[in-house]
Order: sequence, then structure tokens, then C-alpha cells
Amino acid sequence: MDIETRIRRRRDDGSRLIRDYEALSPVAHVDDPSGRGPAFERLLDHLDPVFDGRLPPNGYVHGDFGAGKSAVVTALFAHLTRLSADAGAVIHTSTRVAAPSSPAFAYVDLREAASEFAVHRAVLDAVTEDPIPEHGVSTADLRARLHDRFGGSDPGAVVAVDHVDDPDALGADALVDLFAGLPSGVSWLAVGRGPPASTPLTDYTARSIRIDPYRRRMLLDVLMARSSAGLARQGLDHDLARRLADWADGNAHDALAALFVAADRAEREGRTRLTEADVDVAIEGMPRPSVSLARVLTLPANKQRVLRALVDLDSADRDSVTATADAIAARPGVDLSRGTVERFLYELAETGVLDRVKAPRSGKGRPPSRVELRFPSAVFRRLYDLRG
DNA sequence: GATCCACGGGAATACACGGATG
DNA sequence: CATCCGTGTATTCCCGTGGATC
Repeated sequence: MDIETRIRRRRDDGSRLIRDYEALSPVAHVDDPSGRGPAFERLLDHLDPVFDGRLPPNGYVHGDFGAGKSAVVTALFAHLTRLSADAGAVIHTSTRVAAPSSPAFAYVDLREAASEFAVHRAVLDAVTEDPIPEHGVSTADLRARLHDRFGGSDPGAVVAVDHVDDPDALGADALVDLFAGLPSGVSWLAVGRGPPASTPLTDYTARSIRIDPYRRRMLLDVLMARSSAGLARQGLDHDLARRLADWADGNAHDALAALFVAADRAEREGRTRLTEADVDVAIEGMPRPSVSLARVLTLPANKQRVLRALVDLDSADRDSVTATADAIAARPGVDLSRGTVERFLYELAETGVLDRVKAPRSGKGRPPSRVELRFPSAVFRRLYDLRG
């Protein structure tokens, strides 16, 4: 916990249950994910060559939703980046005075880098200090810069590429092409949910590393750690945590999301401790399978705006996609055309952020469908509003 | 002037149904 | 009875335009 957080918590009055939303957020990854030691070890084994200044081969990290893949990989790459910076090993300007002596590290989230251009840009941005333009320069141009940097005697870079099988991300074929176009001095570590056999990427990897789902005991630790960081003292009873952990069945995302919903409910009702009912209602209302809130919160701004309006709609306005689009487009703050909102809704359903269910037909023509959320609305609402 | 990308708009296609047709 | 057709919606698909930035 950093100093600012400590001060903020000290200042909070004792009557509030939720002290720190960020600490409860299923989207936030902590610096040192508890209980993932073995996964760290296996990743370090894979990356071992970098400690001799050499490049490891390409790899693929896989595991179920909520197993902690992103948590482990982001934490590990953050540490490695820091270490190599501290060691002065990396000097990354285009006019560098000394050549670095060991590989650089970059973490790229395909949810945020949604095009070939954006991926190239993200890699460059991570390994250089120079600002990289966002416009006015072609993708080929950026690729050329990467070749300039990593084509020759430079020790190269290891790039973690997260969420390779995200429905909104570049497709597998595009990724294969993209990786093939990278200079030989770049080694990649793809991260996805699917087993190795499910992606053509593994045709180009030397190793696959599986991250197992959280064991019950570990998930319990995660819940207790997060609630002690984010809730009032004694806010979460051990038995209730166990109940959440049992229900979540190894999925840390869902466990934390449910905890968040339960805490939100308790707080709204003025309590300073979670009750069994809070947890029951939260679990009851969790869509399963759910879509990652991190995914929802990295959607393009206007799509999030549409979703933000959607979660506040009365059910009366949600009888059909058309009606929903009308209601959303009419809201202040959403200045998209009705047609665009409607298209967004279809697209969001297509990629699994929303669900389309048959609605009772109302008169003539093709029967309409209705959209339902695949994520807990309370969590999205809070986190979205928190970000202003 | 170049580049990327989000929007808007609308054409094309799919679907459901009832009635007409063979 | 099986099929086709017309009508009214729903859904998908595609592409030109323009803003923002370099």
C-alpha cells in the first residue's frame, strides 16, 4: 500500500464500508499476485536466457479466465522492466550513447492496441523514450523503426502480447503475419485462454506455459487480502469469503466482481460489514459466464458511453434492440446517431459483451431481440464513474 | 499532404408470418 | 400438403467522409 493510500484511508471516517474501490476492483492487478509463485517460476524459467543477455524463444502462456494470467505477466514484466532500468542496462533513445547489454521488455495488451498500427506503436513506445506519433505515420513506417532498432546487434526485446484470443482483438492470422514481420531481435510471449492446440501461434513457439486456476485456498487469500485493503476492518467475514471462493470456482475475476457487488450493496444500505444476504444477492446477480470487466473498460470510449447509458435504462426501454437504441441515443451525454448506437449494440452482442435473447414478438415482422449484460452492472457503473 | 480510425448511412440479406398457389 | 411470395422487421455488411495529428 502506498503512502497516499494510507493517508486517504486514515482520513476516511469509520462509518464507511468501502475504503478503496481500486483495491477491490477485479480490473486492478496487484504488484505481487499472491499464490501465483509456481507460475512466476515457470515464466522465469522460460525467460532465463535474458539473464545472460540473450533472447528467449517465442512462447505461449495459457489458462482459464480468471486464473491470473494477466496479473502474473503484467507484474513480472513490470519488475523486469524496472530491474533492467535500474541496472542501467537499457538506454532507449534513438540517439542512444551506449548500447544496452540485455534485452528490453514490453507488455502489450491487445485490448488497448486494437490494430496492427497500434501494436507496433505500443511496442515502440515501451522500448524507447522518444514519443511515438499516433497519426500521420504509416504502419510500415513504424515497422521500419523496429527493424532499425532490433535488426542488428541490439540485444533485442521480449514482448508480452496479452489477450491474443480476445474477440475484439486482431485475429490469429493477422497476429501470425504481424509477428512474422517483426525483426529477429524481437521475441514474443503470447497470452491467451485457449489451449496451445487452439491457436496457430503455437506453430511458432518453443514452449507453452499453463497457468492453473486458483486453488480454493489461494482464492480465499486473494479475497481476504483485497478486502483488508479495500474495506473497513472486519468488513468481510471469513465464512462469507469462503462462500465467494467456493462459488467462483477458481476464477479470481468473478470472485472479486461478486465481492465488489456485495460490498456495493452493503454500503448502499448503510452497513459497515457484509451480510450473508449481500453475498447471496451478489452471486445471484452475477452473469455466468461473464465477460471480463477489464475488457468492458477498455472498449472504445463511445461504446463504453453507450453501455453506461444502457445500465441505467428502465427495463421498459429494453424490450428490443431498436427501443434500447432509441432510449440510449436520446440520453444526454450520448451524442451518437440512433443508427450508430444500434450498430454498437449489435457489435457488442456479437463479441460477447452483451447477450441477445429472443424477445416476445410484438406484432408483425421478424421478432425483435433484447440485450442483456454479460457483466455485473454495479461494478461497471462504479468503475466507469470513478474514471470520470 | 499523409495517416489512422471512428461514425454515419444505407444497401443487402435474413427471418417470421400469413396467404396464395400448384 | 409443400412451396412460393409479399410485407414488415431485424440484422449484417460495407464504404465514404471527416476529425485529429504529425
